[in-house]
Amino acid sequence: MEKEKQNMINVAIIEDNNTIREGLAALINGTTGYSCIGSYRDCETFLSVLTTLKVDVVLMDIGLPGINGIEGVIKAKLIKPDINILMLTIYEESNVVFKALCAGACGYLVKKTPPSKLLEAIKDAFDGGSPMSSQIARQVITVFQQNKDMSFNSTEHELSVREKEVLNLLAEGNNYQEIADELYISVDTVRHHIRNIYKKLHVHSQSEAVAKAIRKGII
Amino acid sequence: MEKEKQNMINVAIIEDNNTIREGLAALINGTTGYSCIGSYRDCETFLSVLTTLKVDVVLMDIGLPGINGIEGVIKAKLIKPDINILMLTIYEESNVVFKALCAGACGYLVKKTPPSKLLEAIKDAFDGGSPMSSQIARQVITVFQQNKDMSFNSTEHELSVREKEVLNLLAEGNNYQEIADELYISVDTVRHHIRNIYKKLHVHSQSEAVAKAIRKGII
DNA sequence: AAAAAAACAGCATATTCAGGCTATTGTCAA
DNA sequence: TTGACAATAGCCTGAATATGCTGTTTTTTT
Repeated sequence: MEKEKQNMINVAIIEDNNTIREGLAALINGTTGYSCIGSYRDCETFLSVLTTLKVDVVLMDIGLPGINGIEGVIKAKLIKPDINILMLTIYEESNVVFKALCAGACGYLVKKTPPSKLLEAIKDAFDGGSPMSSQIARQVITVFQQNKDMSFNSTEHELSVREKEVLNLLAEGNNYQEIADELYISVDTVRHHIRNIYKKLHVHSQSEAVAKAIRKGII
Repeated sequence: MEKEKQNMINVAIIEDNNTIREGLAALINGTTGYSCIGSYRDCETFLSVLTTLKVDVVLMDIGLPGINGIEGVIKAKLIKPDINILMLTIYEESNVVFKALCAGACGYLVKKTPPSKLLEAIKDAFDGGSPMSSQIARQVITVFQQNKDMSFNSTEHELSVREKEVLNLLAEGNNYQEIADELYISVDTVRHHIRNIYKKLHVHSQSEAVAKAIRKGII
């Protein structure tokens, strides 16, 4: 373990296999511009020191004893929401990939990734990228394509801030009166906003409005 | 233009700039294992011959005269749904990226991509991958993370087929009577299903039910 | 300073909904 | 063959919604 350094990418490793962990640490410390400031054999230890850790990128194994990698991501994100975590695994199993990405991981690497690519991926993550193999990217894209229904083709994202607030409260199950109370406005104003939402989205009921808004990513 | 070849990746190019188009064609034809079987300066020409084209991967410029690249993807996908299309652009503009991916493109490259990476990306696409820079991947992942709300964690997909039908019709803006007519059942039965949906999803309004169902991926 | 857009407010009314209760089929597993 | 469950159907009532119209105040843009 070393102190964090300026002008370097500070990396932490969580990996239970000693050989792999030490190999990664050696690779990172042996490369100019990279510094391994911590390596842990389980999530518990890592999470307990995370608050005081000045880390840029975390390499996290998925198959860990105790708290597994995916739970680890969730907990780490709660402590430091902007942390960049790259998942390390042996297999590119789609279900696990999605879980990890939904949990908040920013990238996904297989362990057989060659050292040069690994270092590149760490830098990518540090620079705000999401390094992953194109195979994994395709899986993500596929789900992506299925989920969004032409969101970006529609030119009508033009709900005002207030209208979105109203729509969100509606989607949460509030009625007009409850929305009015929440926003400190009258029921009639809520009615007014909903009328405008209907016009803009070309719908005629709450359900249709909520469905369209969610599918378009408006709320 | 050449004939399609066995044991080769057959590539088509749609790009209006002569220099770039010819450069790409030369690169592809000059590389073992790759063959450029068509290059077009606009989508119209490409689309008119697509049915008879034996093509593995298409490189499509986004900024084209006439039918632009994104519309081109949509039309091409209608003709050949399984076609692999890589978008080519100058800038990684997030809005355009999403439009292209939603339209059905499988990858996204910037024009300044070095030849070796470009050839690698074509092979990736051919092998079922989605080549893209890690910067673009991050943008996709971000939307992905925002959209799914723990879809993969929820175990409660327990709506019956009929209930899902009702919920879908609700999300499309139908009222009880219209749903009844659509499903050839009485309004009271629709009411009954909706009651059960509310119970199962722990909600108390159409909007809340629709919102929850969509976010959980039930409908 | 004038025009445009967004947010606010009100009222009236026909339609629709939520949730209370009951009851008949058909199917599948215990 | 009893029990559990899904799907069907019915009725009632107070509450909520959709949509028609007319306004004012604030903020932003021109």
